[in-house]
Amino acid sequence: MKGFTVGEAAAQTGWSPRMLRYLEGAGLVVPERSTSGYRQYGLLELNQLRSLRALRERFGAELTDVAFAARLDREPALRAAVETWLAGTRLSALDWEQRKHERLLVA
Amino acid sequence: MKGFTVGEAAAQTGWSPRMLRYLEGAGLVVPERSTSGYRQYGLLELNQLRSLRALRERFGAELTDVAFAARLDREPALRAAVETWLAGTRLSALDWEQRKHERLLVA
DNA sequence: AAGACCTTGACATGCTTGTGGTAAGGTTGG
DNA sequence: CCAACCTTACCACAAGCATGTCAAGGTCTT
Repeated sequence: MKGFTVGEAAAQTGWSPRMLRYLEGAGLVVPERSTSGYRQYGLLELNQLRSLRALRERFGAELTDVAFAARLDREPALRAAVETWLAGTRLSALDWEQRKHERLLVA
Repeated sequence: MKGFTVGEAAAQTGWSPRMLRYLEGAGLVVPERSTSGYRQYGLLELNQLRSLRALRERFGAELTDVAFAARLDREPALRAAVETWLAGTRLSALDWEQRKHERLLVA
């Protein structure tokens, strides 16, 4: 039996076994499986679990947010669409006088 | 009265006035205000509203996801933390044999 | 001055997320 | 072979999200 079982991985990362299964379902941390179906967490997965934990505790990131970040990394079309929206956000930071020519945006 | 009122902006973007107020509260699209307190949507904001709509319809992005993308854009520390997690995701795509040296990740 | 619009605030609601249990059954290691 | 673990599949439930609607009052245009 290579790797750590779900209980061992849980003990080492501060998650509950229940949540580790949930995270797998959400596609966030997906371990290999043994022939008999046991989850096998490797050092890589333990690392992912710890950094995921840090993201929630230190930045208040929800799991869906992190999943979305992964999509941004893998789907160029999605990244492009978000980039378009962000352009507007950045311009909004400018004051009204500086935006006199926003008409250009509609073209 | 410069700009469009909330009702006009709603009519032009397919959102309800209620949602436009909600989006402002969520910090996603924040219009200027007239002296008497009316929201004033400019062409820039209409554009943001339309691209936000596209993000939901074409990519199934939730509002919280988009808000998170904005944070990623503005908070370098958050971006770095996500980047760390993503590194694990990318490695997971490799097969087990290729990961023999994952031990390095713990150092 | 009136009608149509706007403001905030509250209440309601259906859906999703995150989390815990519990039950019935398979695997493993001493 | 037995205890301690694992598997899936459910039920439950608090909290949050996305919306709608309604009320009491202010503003704008004609």
